[in-house]
Amino acid sequence: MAAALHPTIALLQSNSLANVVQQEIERAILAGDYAPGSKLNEAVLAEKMGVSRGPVREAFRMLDEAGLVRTEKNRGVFVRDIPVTEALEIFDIRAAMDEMVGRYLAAHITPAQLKEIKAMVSDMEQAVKAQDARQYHVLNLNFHDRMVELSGNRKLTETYRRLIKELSLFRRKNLADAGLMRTFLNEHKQIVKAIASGDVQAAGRAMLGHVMLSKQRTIDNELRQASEAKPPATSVQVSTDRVEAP
Amino acid sequence: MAAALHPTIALLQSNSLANVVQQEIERAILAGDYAPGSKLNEAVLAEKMGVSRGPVREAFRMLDEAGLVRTEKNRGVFVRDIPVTEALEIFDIRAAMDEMVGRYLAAHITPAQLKEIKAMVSDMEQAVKAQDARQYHVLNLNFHDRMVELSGNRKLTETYRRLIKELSLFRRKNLADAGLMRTFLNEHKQIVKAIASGDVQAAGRAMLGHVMLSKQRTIDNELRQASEAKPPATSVQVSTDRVEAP
DNA sequence: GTTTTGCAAATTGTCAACAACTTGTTTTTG
DNA sequence: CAAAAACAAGTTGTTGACAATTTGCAAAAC
Repeated sequence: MAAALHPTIALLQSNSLANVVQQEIERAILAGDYAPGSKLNEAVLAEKMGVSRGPVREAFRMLDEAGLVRTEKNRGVFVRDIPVTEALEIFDIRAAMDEMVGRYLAAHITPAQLKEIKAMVSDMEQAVKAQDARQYHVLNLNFHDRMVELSGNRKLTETYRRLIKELSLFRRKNLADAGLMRTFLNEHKQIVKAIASGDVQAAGRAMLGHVMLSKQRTIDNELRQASEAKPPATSVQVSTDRVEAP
Repeated sequence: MAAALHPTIALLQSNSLANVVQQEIERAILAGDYAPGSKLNEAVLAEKMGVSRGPVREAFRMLDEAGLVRTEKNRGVFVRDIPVTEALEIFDIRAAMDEMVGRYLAAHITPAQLKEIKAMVSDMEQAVKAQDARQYHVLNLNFHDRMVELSGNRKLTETYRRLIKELSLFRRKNLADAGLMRTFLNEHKQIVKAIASGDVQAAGRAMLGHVMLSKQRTIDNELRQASEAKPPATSVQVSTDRVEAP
């Protein structure tokens, strides 16, 4: 059988209703249309998308397995609310993955690819100068995603993205301030430099350290917010242990 | 509302048909009852388990998202057949994760935990002496799983197990021979020794190297089998590149 | 006034029927 | 006889209906 030529045909061949519904709900969740903890009503979603409840239920099972929603039997499905502890765990996994990516790229990156990620860092520099934290955040996600992608390890990319999606459900209450953005930017430059120089160990360390700083910043935020909310109350327990030792 | 006390009640509260079906199919797949590539028929499975097709379809969506089956629209779902390339990718991810686990355990393992994993190595030694490759294989899986679990990182454990399940679908055509088992056993001892000594770097390196050897063995197997099958034919392309550099 | 009990509405879980699609076989056509 | 078309059987995709469960509210009991 020939490969589908017309785009509409290819679309209909691969997309079942359950798939489309899954993608749409996922998009909505990641866009923040449904806040973490909020309930997703089968019938309402089915009506909104003009399908029956069957495909919606199938989509729910996929989203559950992907870690974006949680299902309580006979009660419904809810957008998952990632606790700090889990977010920190994800940072540790990312650290290990990114260290691996850094090592690989230092040994295998092509000139064209190097040029590409240098351009990305340059874009981030513009965002920092413009004090555009929102834009910086998007570029930063792209930068790290692209580096993982450049490792050529499809399974790693898939796993990494899955974790990033979950992490995005962790309510980060405030974006980076100017000073922090500058720090991160410097680290990015250092990462690219290490990769460009072909220093495998340095590139790995730079990536690892960078992620661990993000983790530390998350911990700091959490502690600060906890103390602001209820000064002498039972403080949030956050282990500052580093799984990674440099 | 109080927590469910009676086990049967707890069971009914948490297990929907879709969940039970999913677990049963997964068990069957991992047990090898359905070979990679084979087709899973909705109606047949539904009848076999005494449920309608709805829950079976929901289970399929979960298994698909978990990477154990693949769905072709209007054609059905098939047990996934993991290509060598993907298996090797998984080894690289495991290497990064296990390096992290090794580092962590070297710094944080408790005496009781250390005793536990030493006992596991000892059990493996028995299996090697008894030339019981099957038993060794099971113990080996347990050993690595437990180490990841001991890292205390739940998300990591979850991610690790997901990958191991997929990897088990990669048809490994022959178990380790006596010589190889002995090599692995020595590495296990080295890993435990490094962890016990508290040498973070050594423990990380030992874990990393161990996984990379497993990967290399997979590559060797593949090349050998390819050459045995069709000596001068188009040989299987297997990159021997190491994503990790020691 | 507070707690318990019973009811009703809403929601999820499951099922069976129908529609659409795939695939292999038979029939037709050249 | 070969290629194309039509058909038939089997399977998946989707739907609407029914059953079971949850939950909020009102009535009853104390």
